[in-house]
Amino acid sequence: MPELPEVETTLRGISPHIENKCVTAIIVRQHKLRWPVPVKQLKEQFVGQTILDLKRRAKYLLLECESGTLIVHLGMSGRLRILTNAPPAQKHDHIDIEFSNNKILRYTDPRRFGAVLWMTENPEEHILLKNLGIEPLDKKFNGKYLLEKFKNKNIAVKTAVMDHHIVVGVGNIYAAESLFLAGIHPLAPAKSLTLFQLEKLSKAIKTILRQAIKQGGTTLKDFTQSDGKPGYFVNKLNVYGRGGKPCISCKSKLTSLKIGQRSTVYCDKCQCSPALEKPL
DNA sequence: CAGAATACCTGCGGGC
DNA sequence: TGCCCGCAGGTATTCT
Repeated sequence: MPELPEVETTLRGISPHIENKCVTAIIVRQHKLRWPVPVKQLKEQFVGQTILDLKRRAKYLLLECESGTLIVHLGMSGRLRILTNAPPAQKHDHIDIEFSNNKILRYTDPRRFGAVLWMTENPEEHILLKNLGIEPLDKKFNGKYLLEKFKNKNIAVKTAVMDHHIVVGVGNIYAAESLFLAGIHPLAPAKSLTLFQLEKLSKAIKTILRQAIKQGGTTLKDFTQSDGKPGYFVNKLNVYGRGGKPCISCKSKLTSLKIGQRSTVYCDKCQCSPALEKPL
């Protein structure tokens, strides 16, 4: 799935094509996504509207119109593309949104874990958005913030950084990469980490996410940028998907295990256990 | 309450 | 070649 960099890449890719453009039609071929697509409401309230602004909050894309906001989540396998001469819809091309400039925004999602919703009120108040934690690229996201949020958390730090009530947008790939960069063991209990380590971790998360955005995200299977090109950050992955292979830094064999049902790869040598780690 | 397990869905690769 | 299993970028909901 798209994590934050993939969603950001999608936002930047589609914005220039549809900002200030009018929605002329919507075709919903499959309404059973994570939640039912509100087809009737979209036809009545979204069609005919102009996209005034496009935003991202966590991994949600927000297409704001005067009458409301289209909320899109890509789930695990969703993607959005801009098409000019739209080829016939394939099996998993669930939704087409047509614009006044003849461009089509096509939503494709084989696993259907994504969502397309409509919110007439302030989208930040949507039930799915209002309890989300802060944005990782916000300057308020730092070591001090994590120290406060982690103080009673006994769970593995990897699980904790993936908890969107704490910080949004960090999924399985970037959690593993950030912990490697910060030299922190993914199984370390969140509350055991020092301010120094959490400062390092928050910086590592920002660094990794910024790099990934620059590379157009990470393409493993489904994800493509809105123009159909893959994301190139996949070439920069140091640990994710590299279990058993040599650490790029110390050459020792990377360990692979499950943490909270999610596969996790780390280097035993470079990501030391918190009890052993000392500030540099 | 925190934390763990489960659920949603399709497709693919590996092992037999 | 084909079947069965486990696995995949997420996260709300249900359980213990």
